[in-house]
This record gives sequence, C-alpha cells and structure tokens, in this order.
Amino acid sequence: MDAGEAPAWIVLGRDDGSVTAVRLNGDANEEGRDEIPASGLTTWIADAEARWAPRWVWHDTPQWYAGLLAEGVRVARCHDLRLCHAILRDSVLVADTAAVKRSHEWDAAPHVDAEPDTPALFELDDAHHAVGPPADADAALAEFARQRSAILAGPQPGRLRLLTAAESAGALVASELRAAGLPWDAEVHDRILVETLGDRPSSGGPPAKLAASAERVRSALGDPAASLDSQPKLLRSLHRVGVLVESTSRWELAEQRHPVIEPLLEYKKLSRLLSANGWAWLSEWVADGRFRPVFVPGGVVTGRWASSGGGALQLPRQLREAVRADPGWRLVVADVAQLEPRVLAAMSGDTALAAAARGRDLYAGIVESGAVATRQEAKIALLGAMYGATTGESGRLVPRLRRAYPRAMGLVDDAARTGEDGGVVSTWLGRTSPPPSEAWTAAQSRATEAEASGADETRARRWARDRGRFTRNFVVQGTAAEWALAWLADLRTRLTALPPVDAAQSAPRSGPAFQRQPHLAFFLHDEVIVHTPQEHADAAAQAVTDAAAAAGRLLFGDFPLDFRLDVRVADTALKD
DNA sequence: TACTGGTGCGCG
DNA sequence: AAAGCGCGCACCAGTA
Repeated sequence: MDAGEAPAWIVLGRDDGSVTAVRLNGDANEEGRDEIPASGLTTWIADAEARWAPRWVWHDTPQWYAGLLAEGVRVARCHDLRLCHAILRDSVLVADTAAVKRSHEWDAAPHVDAEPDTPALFELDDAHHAVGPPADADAALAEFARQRSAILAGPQPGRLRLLTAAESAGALVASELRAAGLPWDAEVHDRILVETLGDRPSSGGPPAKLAASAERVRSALGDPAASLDSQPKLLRSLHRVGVLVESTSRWELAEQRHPVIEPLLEYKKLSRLLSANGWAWLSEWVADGRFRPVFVPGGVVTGRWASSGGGALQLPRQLREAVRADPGWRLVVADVAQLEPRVLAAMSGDTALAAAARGRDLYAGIVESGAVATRQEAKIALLGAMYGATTGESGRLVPRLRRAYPRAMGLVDDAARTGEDGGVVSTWLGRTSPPPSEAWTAAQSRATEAEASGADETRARRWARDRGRFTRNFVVQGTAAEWALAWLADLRTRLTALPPVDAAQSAPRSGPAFQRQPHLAFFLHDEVIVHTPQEHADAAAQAVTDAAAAAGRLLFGDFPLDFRLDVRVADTALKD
C-alpha cells in the first residue's frame, strides 16, 4: 500500500482472480492503483479502513461486504454502484442527457445470493449474458464517474448526494443485519407452536389442535372428506351448507352466521401459523440462535426494503416473544409513531399538520384541532388520504382533512393527478417513480380515439385511477423510506462509537464483527431492534432516539416537527 | 415435472 | 370483502 495523501474514495474491482483498488482524491482524480491478491484482500481493506476511512466504491455491496463481515471487518461508508445507478437512472433530478441514464449494463436486479465469490456472479442467463452488474475495476470507475457527474450537474445535488449516501449505508446495514442475525430462541418458538397447534407430529400429519379444528369444520359442513386447503373446493362446500360467500377470506366469513364459521376461522389461523412459521420454517431459518433473513435494500419501487426468504418482513406478532437477547445482553425495540403522516407534514411544509403532530400522538392532535371527532376517525381519514380512498367511511372523512390541512392534502392530491395523467413523481430526496408501462399508455390513447368503445374508456379510466393511487402513495411511502434510511445510517454510526465490551461479556453467536458491540439486529420500515450488551443498553436506547432527531434534521432542516419514537429496553421483542 | 396465475394472509 | 398503498410466501389449480 502506497503512502501519500489519504484517498477520499477507493474503487474496488475484480479482474481475473485478483482485486484492483483504485485510490481517488477528493476531486475523484486517480492517485494510484494496487493489485491485491485475493488471499490478502480482507487485511488490505481493514488496514485501509483504519488508516484512511475512505468511502468504498464497489459494484454490489453484499458481494464485497459479506466476506469482510465473516472475517470481522466492518467499513464505515460505501457507494453502491448498482443501487445508486437504479436511483439516478430514473431520477428527475438528473438530466435526460446524463450518461448514467444510458449505462444499461448497470440495470441489474438485486443480488439475493449474499455470498461473495460464488458462481452466482458468473451465472449465465438464457441469452448467455452475465447476470448482475460489471465487477471489474474499469467498469466501476467509469460508472462512478458517470454517477458523480450526474449528481453534481443536477439542480439539487445535495439531495441526490444524501440519497445515494443513505441508500449505500442501507446496503451496509442490510449485510450487517444478515451477518449478525436476530437473536431467536427456538425453544420459545417451539413452545408457542405446541401451545397453539399441539404437539409436533412425529409422522408428517397435522398437529393435534389443527386436526381437531379441521374435524369441527368438516362436521359443521357435514362432509367428513371436505377439503379445507383448496379455495374452490372449500367455497363449494360452504355454498352447499348455505353459506353464500363470494370468497373464503376471513373478512367475508366473519360476517356470516353459521356453525362452520367459528371453527373455520380458527382452522385458517392455525394452518397459517403452521405453514408460514411452523417447525419447517424454524429448522430452515433459525440456526445457532439466530434468524438470518436476506434483506433487499431498494427492493421496492418506492425505495423501501424488500426481503427474500424467511418472510423477514412478515414475522407475525404472535412470534415476537421468540426474539430473545443473549444472556447479559438486551434488546432495544423502537418504532416511529405515525411516520408517514409526519413525513407528509414535513415535505409539504404543512405547519398545521406538524403542529397537530408535535409532542404527541398525531391522531390525537388532529382530533384536538376539531377536524374529526375520534382518534379512529383521524387514522382512517389520514390513511385514506395517503392511499387514495374514495368510498366508505374513509372516503367520506378525507374532505374534512382537505379543509384542515390543505397543504399536506394538496401534495398527495397533486401526486395523484400527475400519475393519472401519465407523469412521474418524486420523493423528497429525488427518487422518481417509474414511467407508466407501454400497455398503460396505449390504453389511454386508445380511449381518446373516435372509435373507442365504452369498455376501452372504462378500462383507461380505471387504470388511470390505479396509477394515481400509486403515485399518490409513492411520494409519502418513498420519503418515509428515505427518513428511515437516514435513521438507520446515523444509528449505525452512533452504535459503532460505543466501546466494545470485554470478551467475558461477548455474544459469540453474533459473529466476529458484532459480538462485542451493540448492533442493529432487525429493521422493518419504521422499526428497529438493537441487540446490545447490558452495560450499553441505555446508551443504545439514547442513540436510537438521537438518530431519529438527526434524521429529521438531515432531511427537513429546521422544520418544526418531531419524529416520536416508542422505545423499550427488554429481553424480548414482545410488545406490552 | 416445472411453470404461472389466483387466492389468502402475514407485515408496514 | 376490506374500503385504499407497498410487499413475500404458501398453497392449489390449470397448463405445458
């Protein structure tokens, strides 16, 4: 490693078995290159991180970072070229003439396979093109230059710089979440299953309580052979006994009065638990006291994370009790109260809505303002406004909010109108919705032609409204996701600053990079779980709170609004 | 045997 | 049948 000025960025690329590291100065000019044998890569990166703390520029975070984490090495900052490309390619804050919009080799799907150097990187698809973004150093350098110039040339470079940094920090967090894992007590999980479903059957059949409720259903149907797991067959069985529902969904069934309803609802509940999070899930997804799902940053169009495998974002509340801190450790469980409405207030500059939210439950504030009568009404009305409800109680209440909070409601109404007209909308930091599909556009133009049928017009109108609800929600959901990324990134930095505990208090199952420090263990849109040594529990809880305040300032400056958290320190993630 | 689409339900 | 957004996953049925 050469001495010299500290590089601001180090671009990593893989070429024929070795790794090239290109050092760039603060103006992104090349200062030098190092060829690093694969065997020495981790050490080289750890040394460079300690010495320079550069921003690492690489093609795909999990492919570089999973291996480092496995050897106990963390990095503070990175620039994920694949994720940032996806943002810049569509962003209205980037000129259409920018080269990044045409570097299509970087339009790659998220990599679900988190292991580095696996054949996945070189897999061929049907057309015999390599899957995934380019991994070599020259391609990375060129794309990085395109991205930098796209950001800097735009009308609001600060926002895109923030967004790309936050997105990249999220990528680091996602890899770290997988490496550290969520502490999971398989015995507690098993106990919940046994209590709910009955003993685990030794020979493949259903557990006792599930079988019993199936029997009650079949008996109420008067058909000992009734099939309960096939929707069409179940529907026919219900019709035969006079339960004239159109679907077999819980909501519709609950409105019926018939002896089959109660056992059937119970059967559905139990069978859902067994098939989604039963013993098979436990043995597939929990190992060595940790649930290690794959988080997929940017996996949702709005910028929210998705997950792949294990249903990480759908863990039923019923099982939260199985989330257990290691001995001598604690969990800090925190979620944001009414994140999306608060974000809407801030991004629209609606001081009346911000005042309703400040220092209290936002829905209570709306009630106090007199716009609606009850908390429940406030909630339904606000959700309806953000989702585009037009009917029912929600649709009826929305106009009242429009009068009380014209700026906030104006923002989402404008977004809806733009979407219906075929336009694109953007989040606060500049993530832009995809343009309408060709089929959508074709349907709209067909409906305006002279020979258009009534059906053409109806369909075009329905699709337009569908898209309007999507863009309406996009601006809010997407900006909330940006706030959450800023929260995560800031929190991660604060936790890293807490001193490691001694070996005696370590939690070895969290892996070499996390066993002696508080670390993020779970993230779910507006909620985090931190796993922390007991002695740092209060500091970690404070860090969670401070990070939320910092995220609010980072996005919205001095706008007078707080992002209230519910923070608990406990041994389990169980709520209340 | 592998796929796709529909249904239903878990989460925010 | 949820009204009204965004997801992932299991299961079944129909098809290739």
